[in-house]
Amino acid sequence: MVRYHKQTRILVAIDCIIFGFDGSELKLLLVQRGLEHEKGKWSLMGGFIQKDEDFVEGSARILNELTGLEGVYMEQLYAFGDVNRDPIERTVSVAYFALIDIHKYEKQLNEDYHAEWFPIKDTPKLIFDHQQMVDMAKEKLRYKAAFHPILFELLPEKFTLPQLQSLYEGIFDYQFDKRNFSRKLQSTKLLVKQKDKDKESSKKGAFYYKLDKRRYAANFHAFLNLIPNPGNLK
Amino acid sequence: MVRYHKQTRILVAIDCIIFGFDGSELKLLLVQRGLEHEKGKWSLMGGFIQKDEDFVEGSARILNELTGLEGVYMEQLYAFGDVNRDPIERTVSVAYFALIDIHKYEKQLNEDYHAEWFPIKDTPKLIFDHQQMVDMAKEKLRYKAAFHPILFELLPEKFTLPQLQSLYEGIFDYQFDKRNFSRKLQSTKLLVKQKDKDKESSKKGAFYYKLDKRRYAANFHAFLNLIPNPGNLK
DNA sequence: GCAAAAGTGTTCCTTTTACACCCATGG
DNA sequence: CCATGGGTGTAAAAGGAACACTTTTGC
Repeated sequence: MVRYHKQTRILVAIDCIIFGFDGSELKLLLVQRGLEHEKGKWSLMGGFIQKDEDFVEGSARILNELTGLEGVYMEQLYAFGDVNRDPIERTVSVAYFALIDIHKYEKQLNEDYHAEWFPIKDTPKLIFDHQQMVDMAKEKLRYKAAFHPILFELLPEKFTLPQLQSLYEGIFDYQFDKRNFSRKLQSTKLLVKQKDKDKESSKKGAFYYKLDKRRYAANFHAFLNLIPNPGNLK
Repeated sequence: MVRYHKQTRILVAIDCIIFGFDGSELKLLLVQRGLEHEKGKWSLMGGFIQKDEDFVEGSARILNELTGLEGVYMEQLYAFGDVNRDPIERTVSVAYFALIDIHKYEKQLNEDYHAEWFPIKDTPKLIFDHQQMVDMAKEKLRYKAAFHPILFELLPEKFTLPQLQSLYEGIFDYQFDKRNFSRKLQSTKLLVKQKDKDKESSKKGAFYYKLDKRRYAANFHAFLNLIPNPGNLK
């Protein structure tokens, strides 16, 4: 087989930044590293890309190993290539972020993987450049969520407006006016009001909504103004 | 030295999508491939990442080899990892896009590299997945240019409003109203009107403008509404 | 003096914001 | 009956879009 000569071949890893929302705050799924070096330290879920595996397959495999989930929203974040980012051996990492409905992740894989959800604002020290990856993922999530209806990926099938609003508020770290928020989200026509209410979090109860799946698919890339004063973003 | 065992090491390349603007249309810089396979076919400028080189150094090196330029705007676009994207040997490619003032690129390196500018709407067939890279870069450029003052990187130090407008019109493939365009761009406060005019392209002449560099640096990440109807973007 | 491109103002409409009260219910 | 959180409307302001005429000057 013909090959390129005299070129350096490098390990290529995939690391996954896995976000979840528990109904009140944004969380990050971390694992305790099993590999020899830095064993026991907290890290993102990752692994080396295999011989016959592309990035989509690789990231899905890694997510599935940890959570058992399939068909989850994943998006490439960035490729990290600093020469010494892994002190053992040079490794390029392609980072993906995933948004999952935290309630679908019920498996007790903690035993196998020592995985744990951490509030995004209170995460342990991470190995290598993983904190940088998390920071970049948070920023990208904010940016994207400001204009695209992406955060629904974090919610269960049925959700209430107050839940949706606390999700946005958690991510943008800002309190929105509930009248304006409701009007804005309703105007996307993505929400279908249900007949039943969530009575968990209040006496009056809040109506459930579902996504209009057709419209959602059509508008996923559409450009909506979902938060006030987007001019303050970067 | 400790290493990870039994893992696949892969070639990692960097490919550069180099955009330029000649005053009337957007162009792409391509080279004729020098490597054995597909020799003579048009391709993006690229190369393998070196042993002690990170992505920033690598992309700058590659751009510099082709154009002689330094200090150019470059941004990581995406990492491409399909197993068979390079038929010779599996190669992961990290694509960067660059925006350059076409007039600064005066070197006749065509002899060395067989490089040539092509109108973005009329490019030759490219090797591997390079067309996909170009398409993605165009889309990202559009998206970014709609909200961030990024296109100035394509212009010379002094430019006129009509030039700026044709740049935007070329990229968005749409005619803007010059009154609204002028007002919108002026309202960014990024432009400093000069006393002299460009008399090349009209009898009356159009005033030159320069960037307010302080404000530009401060607003580079700021969020501006630079084009009409951004809701049509994706 | 005319053709060609530059430059500039106003009006209308849509969108965004700020803001406060009533409703339903469980205890 | 009252405390708690859910739900809704309006008015004022700002921003965006549509639109046409005057200016300059080289030929």
